[in-house]
Amino acid sequence: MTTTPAQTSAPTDEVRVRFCPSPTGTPHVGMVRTALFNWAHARHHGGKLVFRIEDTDAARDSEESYHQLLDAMRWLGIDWDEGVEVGGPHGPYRQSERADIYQEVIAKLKDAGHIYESYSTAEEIVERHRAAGRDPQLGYDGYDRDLTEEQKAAFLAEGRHPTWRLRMPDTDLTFTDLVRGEITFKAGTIPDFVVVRANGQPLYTLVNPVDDALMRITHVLRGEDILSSTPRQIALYRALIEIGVAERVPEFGHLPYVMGEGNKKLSKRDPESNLFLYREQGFLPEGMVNYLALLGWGYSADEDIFSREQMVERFDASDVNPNPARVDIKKATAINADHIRRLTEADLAERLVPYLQQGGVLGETVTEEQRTLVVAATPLVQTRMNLLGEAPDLLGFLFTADADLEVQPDALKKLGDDPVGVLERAIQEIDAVPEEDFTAAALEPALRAAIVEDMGIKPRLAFGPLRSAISGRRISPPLFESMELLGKSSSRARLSALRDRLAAEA
RNA sequence: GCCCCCAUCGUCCAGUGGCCUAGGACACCGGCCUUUCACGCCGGCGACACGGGUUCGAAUCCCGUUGGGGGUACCA
Repeated sequence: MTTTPAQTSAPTDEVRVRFCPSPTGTPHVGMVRTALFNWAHARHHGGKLVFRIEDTDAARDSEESYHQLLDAMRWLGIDWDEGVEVGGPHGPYRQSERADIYQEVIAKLKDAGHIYESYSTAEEIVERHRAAGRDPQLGYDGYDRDLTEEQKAAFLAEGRHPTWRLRMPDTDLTFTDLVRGEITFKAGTIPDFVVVRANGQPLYTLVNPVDDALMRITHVLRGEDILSSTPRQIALYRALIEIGVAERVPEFGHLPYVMGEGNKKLSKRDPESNLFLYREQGFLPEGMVNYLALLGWGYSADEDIFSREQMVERFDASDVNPNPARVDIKKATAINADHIRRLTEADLAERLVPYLQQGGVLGETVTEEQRTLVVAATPLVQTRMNLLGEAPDLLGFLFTADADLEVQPDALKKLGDDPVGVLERAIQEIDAVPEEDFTAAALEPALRAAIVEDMGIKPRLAFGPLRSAISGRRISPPLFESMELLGKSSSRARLSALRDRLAAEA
């Protein structure tokens, strides 16, 4: 095992970004937004996206969560060039499989004196601050920096096991954040921090930069929550460069928080944070990507709707807005609706099928006839849907047997003075239309002439009863088209059923 | 406590010293279209947190205040 493998030294101008989640819980929107921005940045610059899994916390990590992560990435079309599942020159890409690499780096860091053993307990540190009249909330005080061999031996004899801390430089630490500009942390405000536990295991603080260095990452785009650990990482990078593990300090870009209601960071508890809930409701991956992109970024001054490709064309991390963004389900839904309208009818029909199945409108196996009906019905609902999950409710009546159609109570109200007469007349008109000519184009003028013009009933009241009879709803897809799809006998049966029912009730 | 980040309509995004009487989107309110509901179209409401500077000129630069948020672990 070597820490400087192959050194397939990439061209220095190649952009290499990474997405490195911990597999805990269900993918949430903030995390996915980070993945998306990294991906878009890489694609825009013709670079590479590395997908690494930070599964060093056996207690919280799960294989199920790992698979959900893969599912999420694939659903959204965020592909990666190196990493889990696809491999690459800097593997393995799961931290749980990289223990030997870390031990080797740790050994080098020790040899070079960048990290030193620390025996102080938290209580002792606080005690020393108190004794010296300093703020006890100050962090580690550097007490063990220059322990003599005798002192170390004495601690060891006491049975203490040291942690290892990085020697922080006594200078200001400045870096230029891609989204925030220049940021400086004053010298002396960041204590030497622990990189190796007393049991010899490395911590995230070490492992994350080490992997980024080894994987030759050039741009680190991550959540704002780790902005304040950046100076620590820069100090570590400098040490890694000195021992030949890293080539450079990458550029950093800290993405704004994704907030929930109020001023709280979207938590995993919040339902709107769960990516898969959006999918279940019928968000298109295109709509989701579009909306997610708007959380901190804008495609242009006056366009909000764009494709993945359009995003790639323009995205650059330096254009990201630094303020936190709140999720707005209504806007997300509206954007999704736009994407639904942009789909071809055939594509939309195809995507509707699983939702119709999920809604119980279609069974597990879909017949050719049903599929044809879905395709034919799609144009009737394309501008009436915001979410694919609305399909069962909108189209259910077309797949229901006439006898099973339930007319909703709502659809029985406000039918005018003479709904029975209207239905009766409609049936007569329908009977006069030949089977092969049972089309919306033929039905509409015939029914309009008979009921609106001849009977003198306003269109609204003329067609209301028919709508209720045909769809069972007060609100439905266009009436005549629906009748055409249902066919003559089915339409007639439904019209008769409601006529009979209303006549009986009168 | 100390350190760091953020601050334009209710929300998201645009704006990087004059093109801003601040633009677009969602939401909301009117209207048109119309067989319902949508779509579409037209119109309306609505913001530069506050105070000082710098400048001929500031939403844009600087300082401060206030208000949010994060960090300060042998978590990630």
